[in-house]
Amino acid sequence: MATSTHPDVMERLVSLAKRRGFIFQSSEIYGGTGSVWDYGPLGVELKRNLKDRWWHSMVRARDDVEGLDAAILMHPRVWEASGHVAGFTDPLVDCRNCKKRFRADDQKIKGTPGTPEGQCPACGMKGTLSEPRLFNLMFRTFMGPVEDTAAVVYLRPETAQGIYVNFLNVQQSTRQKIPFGIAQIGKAFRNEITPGNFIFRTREFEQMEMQFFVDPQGDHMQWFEYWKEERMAWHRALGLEESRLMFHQHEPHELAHYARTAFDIQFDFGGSLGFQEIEGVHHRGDFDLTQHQEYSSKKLEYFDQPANRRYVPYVVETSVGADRTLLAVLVNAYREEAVPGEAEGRTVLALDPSLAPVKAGIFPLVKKDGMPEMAQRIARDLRAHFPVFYDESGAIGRRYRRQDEIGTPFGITIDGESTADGTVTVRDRDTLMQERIHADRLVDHLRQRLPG
RNA sequence: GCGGGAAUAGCUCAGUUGGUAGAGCACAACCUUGCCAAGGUUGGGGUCGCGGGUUCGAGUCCCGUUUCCCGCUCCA
Repeated sequence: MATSTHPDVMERLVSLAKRRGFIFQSSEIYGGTGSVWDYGPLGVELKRNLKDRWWHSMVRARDDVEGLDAAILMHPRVWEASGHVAGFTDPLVDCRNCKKRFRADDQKIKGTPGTPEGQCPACGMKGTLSEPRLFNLMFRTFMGPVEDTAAVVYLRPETAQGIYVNFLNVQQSTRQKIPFGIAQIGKAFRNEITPGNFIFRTREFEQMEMQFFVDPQGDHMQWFEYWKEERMAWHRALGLEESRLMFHQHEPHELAHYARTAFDIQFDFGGSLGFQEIEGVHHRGDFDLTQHQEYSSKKLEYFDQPANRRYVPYVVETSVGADRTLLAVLVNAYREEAVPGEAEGRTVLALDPSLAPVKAGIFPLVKKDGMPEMAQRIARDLRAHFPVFYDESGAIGRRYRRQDEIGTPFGITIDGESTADGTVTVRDRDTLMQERIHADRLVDHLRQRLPG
């Protein structure tokens, strides 16, 4: 079976996502709103399955990581401590000629920006500098019903800070000992300057983050390596092709203010996007906890009883974009295949079965002779165990293809033989092969083939 | 945010020098066939992104605006 990769996979994917109810543009009837997307009936299932996989592997399947769900709104001082307020509120000027951007108070700027005298320190042109503008990448709002600048709060630009400020709460309530981690899944908001590429860069997005607290005098670099490999393995287990995944180490000048060492896990989205970050594994040292100690005047130290030593732990962070990973999963799964003997091929999402929004399509071969009744009974029984979809409309081939397109791994067909002896056929999405089994064995049969 | 391009049905697109909207596919119902999307009949759906303007008349011309795409910039 020939597989073709189109250069405009992303475009086709956007179309498929909308047509079949995975992802819609936000507020579309009002002309759409920039870089915000809504997950439709299938999209919400896919995303939930993805988040469940992460939560299971990071929290439930281990005893050294605890879960948390911190609020989006936090005390504004949190963002002063984290460095976001300062970094996000410097007035900046642009040069219209060389396109460079500078801090408005940059000593090298001569003349006043926004006037003919303003001179670009990079290209030397006069009169090309814009007026100073605030590039505030945090969303700002007000706590309380009255707009009052004294009550400014921010929508969190990352979920990590909710973990840091709860570090001791979690540690003490769970009696965890270092090393241990805290994980959470939640929305974050950034006024990105250039959003785009579908759900790759959006202004409202969802992160799956884990902060692992380690001994600064101990094996923190080994833990960093451990989580690097662990996280890469997780992406591979989603079915993302090995050749499309790679590590990218941040150069010193790329490092964020908090980071000591940082690796991205990148996925090859193809087309003009190419390899892009879907997860960051960062060694944040003790930057964040130390900052919060300073700004809150509260000790955020851990007491190591056996060693009789008190310290602010180092942090190894794994931070994965739920939406980006979902996009990677879709791009990775999207295939247009030629089918022997057919002019038109088929479109199939070769999703990992554990991620598929619908696990099985249930089809009566024809709409008569008791087949719909039997098929509906089977659908009802299976629905107690898996999400399934019953469909009796149109030719059987068309119904298979409709399910292929949304990544349903199995098609169960009830034919003339079924009503006679109780057997049905189970068709495999990827191989198109069918096997005949007794309807009573369906739950066990599917369960075996649906890991996770 | 800056430059360039685009916007007509769920999707892909037609729409002539301005004369109050079409096709294919998709979708729904019914009939028929019956194991890999292509039978038949019928039907639903668009104030042509939005707002102004010119005109007797605007999908078509002009201005503004929003969104998307490409490049730059940015990306804690």
